[in-house]
Amino acid sequence: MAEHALKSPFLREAEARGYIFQCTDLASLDAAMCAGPVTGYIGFDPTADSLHVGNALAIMMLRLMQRHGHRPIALMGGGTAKIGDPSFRDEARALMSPERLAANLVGIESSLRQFLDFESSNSGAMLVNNADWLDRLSYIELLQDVGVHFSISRMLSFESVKQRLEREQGLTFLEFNYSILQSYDFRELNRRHGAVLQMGGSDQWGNIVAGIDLVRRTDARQVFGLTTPLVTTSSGAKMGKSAKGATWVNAAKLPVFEYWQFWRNTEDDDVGRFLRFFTDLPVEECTRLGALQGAEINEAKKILATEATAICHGREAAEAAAETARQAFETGTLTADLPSREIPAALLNEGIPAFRLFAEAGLVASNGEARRLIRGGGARLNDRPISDENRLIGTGDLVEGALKLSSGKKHHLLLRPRT
RNA sequence: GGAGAGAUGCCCGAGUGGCUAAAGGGGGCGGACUGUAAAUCCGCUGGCGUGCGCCUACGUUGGUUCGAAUCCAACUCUCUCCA
Repeated sequence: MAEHALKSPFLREAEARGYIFQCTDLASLDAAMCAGPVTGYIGFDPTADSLHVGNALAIMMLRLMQRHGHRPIALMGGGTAKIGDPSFRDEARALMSPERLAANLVGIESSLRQFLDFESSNSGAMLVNNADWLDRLSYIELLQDVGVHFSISRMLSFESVKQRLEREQGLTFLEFNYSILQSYDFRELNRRHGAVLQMGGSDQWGNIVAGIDLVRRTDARQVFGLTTPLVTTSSGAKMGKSAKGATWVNAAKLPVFEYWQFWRNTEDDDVGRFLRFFTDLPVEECTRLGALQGAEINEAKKILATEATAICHGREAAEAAAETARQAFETGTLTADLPSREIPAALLNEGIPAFRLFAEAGLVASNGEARRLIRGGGARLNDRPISDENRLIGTGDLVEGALKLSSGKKHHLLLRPRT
């Protein structure tokens, strides 16, 4: 990206942190942001009932806007979720039921509220749902109003759909319309709330510029697009997505301790970059911490974990998670703050085979998996390896009123009997 | 509407009548080594009781056969080309 000697504090910091991948007109946007508060938005698809760390960079963008006195809008795609964005996807998403969608919207909203302040009037941050306008669109009107401005050949030329076609996976007309609706969103937010900037991941470039074109053609206004880079780990994996599941930001789906652990386990080479991306620490400090070598970088990882967790779950919860981790890993002590779960006291009174207890606790998915874990030497009870998968565990094994079960070195769970 | 190709376990991908719970790879989990990292190496990787089994599984439903992921029929869906 060419250097424009950016003047606006927001863009200067965004650039320093590496948030900017592409921008439609950086110089003009810079000028607009110097002239006064700018309203910008990012859309979030309610494909699950919580956001995950893959959405974190987008959230950080909105927060940064808020910190610099601009107005962020978080748009929930309650309407577009009924279509499904085909961008860079191999195949169409399965459509979700209305109940599921409603539940997801509730979860996404609570995710967003963890990061952004939508209440205080001075910031003016807003949370909106595009179902509010998309749901009542009339087909013919939409085609005449918006459809005429879209060129099929142009749409086909976008990399985001080209790949799909080249892979011979097909693209239905339903999905093909996603871009049109997202463009409509931009225009709507511009008209309703004066939004002049749409941000998003680099995979959204095509959808974003389509919206910019629409606003220019129908309303003769210049609006802007800005994308963030795709965050991958140094070893090339998409961040925060494992087969086991995404790293969720809602505590109901992922305990704060686990969230903290996710960041604590960042690869060495990613520490500096992730500090800049996912914390509010000054850029110079991030760079300094990321440059630490060898075992020293572990201290930087702890800072990263606590800072990133504080933004999501609050300072207090983050500090508690840090302390829990310190005790669990550095002193090997059992602490009350590990993720915990209750089991019927009757199970312990009678005594329960070890493999069954692990499955019951949810630490493994099945009895068979529990047996394999124990046979593989990865299961521990109160920090001591379990050698016999059928060993009976009862009330005599309680330590301070709880059982500490461990799967491997990193997954711990406290089980408390419930009478 | 016509012609052709295809649908396999979390994913990719072999397998074309029994030796197939199904090669290989990826991913995941566990172990070793370390620094709660990466890389590397080793083991495991459908469920239930367990070392002898039972159940479920190769798009769906039927059929042929002692026996089918493998053969036949119909159906569903996807892709390619044609109209």
